[in-house]
Amino acid sequence: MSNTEQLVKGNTPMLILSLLAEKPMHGYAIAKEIERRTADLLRFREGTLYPTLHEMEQRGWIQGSWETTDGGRERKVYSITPQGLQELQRQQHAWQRFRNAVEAVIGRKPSQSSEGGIEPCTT
Amino acid sequence: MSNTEQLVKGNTPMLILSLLAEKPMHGYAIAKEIERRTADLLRFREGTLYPTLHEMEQRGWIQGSWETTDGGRERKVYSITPQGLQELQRQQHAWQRFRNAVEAVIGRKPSQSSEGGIEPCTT
DNA sequence: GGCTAATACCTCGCTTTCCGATGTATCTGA
DNA sequence: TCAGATACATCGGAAAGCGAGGTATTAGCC
Repeated sequence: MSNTEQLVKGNTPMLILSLLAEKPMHGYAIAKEIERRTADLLRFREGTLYPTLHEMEQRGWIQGSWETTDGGRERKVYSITPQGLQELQRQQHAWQRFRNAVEAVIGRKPSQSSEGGIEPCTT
Repeated sequence: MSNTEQLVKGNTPMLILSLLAEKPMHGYAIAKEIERRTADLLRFREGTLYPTLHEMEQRGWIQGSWETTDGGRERKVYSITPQGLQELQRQQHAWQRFRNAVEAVIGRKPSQSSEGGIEPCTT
């Protein structure tokens, strides 16, 4: 299967990588930040989030280290690795290609011209 | 589960509805048209396409009728129904919300750097 | 006539993905 | 003391997608 198709369902890692590219975060904070930025539209359930984080660490995209807060609570803070940054770029390009492909089919022109976009052939 | 999450994986119907909103088509032609418009980036496999068409017909979004070509080959031509048109609108709105949500997370506008910019912590 | 490739439909069963449910443990504020 | 938030984790079932297989016709080639 091509990567692009995989993207459709597998964009959880891309979103996580995007956040970690800004600053290191722990799992719970990642979930909350996603909800905050998308006004609860996107949401990472725990059953998805933690297994995904583990897999991403296995792949070498992120690196986790246990820390203890002042309160004494333990948490695992993840940082993005150089490979993770590379992967992020790759996935973001794939996302753009996918988005453009969808919009080529549904025939919707990118009204926000902030990214000098595809010139739709207006019929 | 909210509709928006479902969209990620379930956008096959939206793409089909979009094409049928333009003109009636049969299954094989739908698959070819998707490939053409997206330069082979998106592709409907037969194992996905036909079951999806059947389900959409069941739901009343599309309506199929058997036709015979000059050559004598039979094919089932689908048209979009009024309910299908409504559903298309609903799904396209959901797609836009989803797209905006993703881009709110991955921060595709490099102009606004939230906290001192996207500075990858090189370990 | 025999062969391949394209057109055109269909279903079965496997794999992958996702997530609800559940469990553990700590801290905070009422 | 007790509810609710924080914070981690796993398991098993459900759903989506698709490869593989099947049927049948037409077109082009030698």
